[in-house]
Amino acid sequence: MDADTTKVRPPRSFRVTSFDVAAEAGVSQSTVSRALAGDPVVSEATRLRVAEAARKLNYHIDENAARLRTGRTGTLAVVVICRPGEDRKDLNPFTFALLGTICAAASTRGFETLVSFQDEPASLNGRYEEQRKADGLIVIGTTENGPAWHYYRELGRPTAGGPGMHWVCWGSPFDELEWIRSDNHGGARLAAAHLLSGGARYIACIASEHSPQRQFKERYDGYAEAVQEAGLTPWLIEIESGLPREQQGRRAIAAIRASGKPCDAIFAVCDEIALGALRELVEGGSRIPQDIAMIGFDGIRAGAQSMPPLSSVEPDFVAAGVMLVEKLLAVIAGEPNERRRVPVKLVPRASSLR
Amino acid sequence: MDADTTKVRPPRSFRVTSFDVAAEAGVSQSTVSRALAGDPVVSEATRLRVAEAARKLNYHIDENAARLRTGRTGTLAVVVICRPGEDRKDLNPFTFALLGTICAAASTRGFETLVSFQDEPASLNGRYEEQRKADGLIVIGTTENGPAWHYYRELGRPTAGGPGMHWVCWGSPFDELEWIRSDNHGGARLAAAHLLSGGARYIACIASEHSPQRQFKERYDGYAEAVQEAGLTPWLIEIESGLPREQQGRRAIAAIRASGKPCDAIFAVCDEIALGALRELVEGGSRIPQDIAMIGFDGIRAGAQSMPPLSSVEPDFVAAGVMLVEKLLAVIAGEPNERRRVPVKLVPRASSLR
DNA sequence: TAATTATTGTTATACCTCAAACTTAGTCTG
DNA sequence: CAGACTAAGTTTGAGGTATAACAATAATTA
Repeated sequence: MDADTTKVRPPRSFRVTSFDVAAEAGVSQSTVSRALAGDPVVSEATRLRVAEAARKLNYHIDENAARLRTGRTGTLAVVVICRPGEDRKDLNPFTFALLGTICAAASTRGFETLVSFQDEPASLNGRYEEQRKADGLIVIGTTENGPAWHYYRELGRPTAGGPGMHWVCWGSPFDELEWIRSDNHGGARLAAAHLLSGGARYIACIASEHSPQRQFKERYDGYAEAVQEAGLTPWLIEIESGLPREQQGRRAIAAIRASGKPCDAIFAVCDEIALGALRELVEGGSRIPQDIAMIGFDGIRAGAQSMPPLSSVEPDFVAAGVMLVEKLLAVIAGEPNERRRVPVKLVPRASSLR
Repeated sequence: MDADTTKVRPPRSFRVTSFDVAAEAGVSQSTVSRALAGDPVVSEATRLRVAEAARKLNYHIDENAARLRTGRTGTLAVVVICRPGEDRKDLNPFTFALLGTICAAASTRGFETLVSFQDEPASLNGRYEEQRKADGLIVIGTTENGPAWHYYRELGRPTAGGPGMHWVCWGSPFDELEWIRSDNHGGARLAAAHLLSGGARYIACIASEHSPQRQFKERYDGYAEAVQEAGLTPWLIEIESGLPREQQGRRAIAAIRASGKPCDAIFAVCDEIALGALRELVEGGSRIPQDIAMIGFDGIRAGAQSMPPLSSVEPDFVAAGVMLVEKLLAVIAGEPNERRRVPVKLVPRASSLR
């Protein structure tokens, strides 16, 4: 009964510790630690005895003690960069979808995910790695918040207190960072080819060559390439910056109308812009897709629910989450990881099928 | 130069610790801890000297050590309950919006947020509080995953290793839990009154009296009350369980048509159902709102982007996040907190304005 | 059989902080 | 001026784990 092995912990605390398990199993605390960690140095018999004792006492490891000891947190932080002042509920659904798959991927790899939203660069100053709250950072969200991105670029550099923070990002405005993006070029080619195969000859592209959102430029380039290969001329409708996406779509339609040029199809480089454009067109009496075929990019859920449902180029969200997590873990481990492009697929819906 | 105060830390580690700051500031480590924590027992002069030393050395507290010492984590965990097998990117946008405001509210109160998605009850077994990863739990997401909710109900009970886990939830299927919900009754009355004031006489309500989603029942009751007060008869279209929301909306329209009864307005107790119904109606040639006025509930972003834009009863998402966090902190502190109902507002859009 | 090597544990300590208990010096009161 | 109190620090000791270094036993080899 009286299993007095070595060094008995004073009975001050109410919490079940590895010492209690050790006493119960008749081994030392260190053996308990090793047994539960799966160290091959402990025999199978001992491991079983320890596991049984732990179960019986309802023992759970104290993560904080383990973290203090090892310096590893088993946690990844996801930072969602928002437009300044933007309501947290109004984020692009694409971002939320990505957040969901990142959490799932991290969980699969045994990591927790700490989530925070940020518009002011300073609000995270020295929070995560310097305080040892996370092993690394995944940055996603709008690329239009310049100051926030500059802040993170600086974080990549080594700091006084130790190595620089480890982090990766989605669709960064800076090429030198560790980023992952959709296969924008290929996806845009798919979209353009789809519209062409539907018989369209005058295809406008609502995009931007100058936005910090570099993915838009990549998509425009893919579109332009496909259109030129078909012997047609690319037609860029530049996005007006600073407006909500929906408004950007509406304004683009106004620009197309004002141009007086014929238009029988539109590729918008982002679904939310496409939805704004779609509504403007429908309200103006255009028939979709008979008069104008439309396709967007991003595969957000609302696209499938619009009237008519919006065709889109949809990135593999699950792959995106996995790739971000794997790249971050590679960066932390100092290993190479060259995967940068998330595969996309064409999702044709009523807005482009004639 | 040689600031040998007391008990010098062996120079093994590369990390800047409070001992280093103490040496730099010429005080003891314990004074550093107190100064940085704002303990009024340290003089203003000392506090400034310590702050300066910390800044100079780029010192950041090691949260893990603090956690181990205090037992507090400064972290709240948000668990999003999903339908089994549901893709993490396909969650109800309402849930994502709520997640966003919870994170923001927690951050304001100085807490980090750990986010995880869950469909299998067992997947979180003993994870958060027993391992000391979070001080408490906020459970949100679908109420249709029965097993997951049962699991959490059990967690409320005290456990062998200590007190039970602290947690609160959004829209629970069990009345005895610490829940927060929208003002469903009041909001539904607003919706019904709005349709009535538009001249509607035959108002159907797509809802459920039996779903584990109790909010639906509350909304139906509010609607029924308002309709009866106007001298009319409530008309319930029961939601078919097990289908995606969009389909549920479409099937409800089919049911209305099959009934052969006149219908000039519809209140759907959830926006995603309303959007499905709306599309079914439009595709069937109905003019909205001229033939049938429509309104939903939840205020999701896609509603504003539909054709025509969907009227809705929108809960105050920001308030919801704040209330959940505050209630959880109250539960942890053992204090009373009676606030349960999130205020809602009517957002009339084209789908109901004639 | 003696020497060597696996095998399986154990002891001791570091990780870094917070906070109770204690010290010292200065101030006030009756 | 003794006694009591305040202000401002300091000493000390957990908090629970992982792991380097050491020890003991069993198995293998020369």
